[in-house]
Amino acid sequence: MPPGDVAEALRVQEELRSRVDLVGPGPTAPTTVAGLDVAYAESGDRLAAAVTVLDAGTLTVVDEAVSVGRPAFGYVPGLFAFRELPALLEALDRLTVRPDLLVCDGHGLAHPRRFGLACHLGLVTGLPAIGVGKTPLVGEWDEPSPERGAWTPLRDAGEVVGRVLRTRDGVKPVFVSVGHRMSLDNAVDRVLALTPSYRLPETTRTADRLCRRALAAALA
DNA sequence: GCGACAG
DNA sequence: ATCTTGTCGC
Repeated sequence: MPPGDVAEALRVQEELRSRVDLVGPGPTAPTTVAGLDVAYAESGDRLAAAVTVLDAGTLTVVDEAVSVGRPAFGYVPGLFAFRELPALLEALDRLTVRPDLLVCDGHGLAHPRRFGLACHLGLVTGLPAIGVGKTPLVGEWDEPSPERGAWTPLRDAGEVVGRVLRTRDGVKPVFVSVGHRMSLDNAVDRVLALTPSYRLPETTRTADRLCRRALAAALA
């Protein structure tokens, strides 16, 4: 059951944050990696969540699932997870394959209270998880060198909460942070392995296409 | 008080 | 997130 208001949501984050595993190095050679994303109807009252599971070696889709529903919470930066979590969890439940790693569209530790969507999703499922954001939520950083693989630390309130990583030469970097049971070094390695051709991980791209398709089909 | 603010 | 035209480049 989603929080009824902001105060309750904050209490839930405060309660769960301590249970996140920030030690586990996570799988160095995962067999399968899942991508999660959500698409919204322009009216804003309907959404479609999708999960795609890719073979980590070939980056081809081996399983996928969707869930159409309503946002479970208003859009409040920092409480974003409560909005998409129910639909994402339902889609995850519908998978046939249990992925070795979750790649979330949003942040993990790079969050005001160190408990972004990737942490929440990882904790609830018990799976290793990382967050890959397209834009920052918190922190300061220096611009990484223009070549793929270059990165700089993302710092907030005196601590390193993630990395600003260049996944393609000369293209805007992404924000990588740990979600659950993953080290930052491994998270960056996994993201680079998932970005042989584009700025965003293949997992995110396939999930993005799937949730858009599912939403269009649901609205038709 | 003011500006910023994942998707 | 979503709404949007053209444009530059491979």
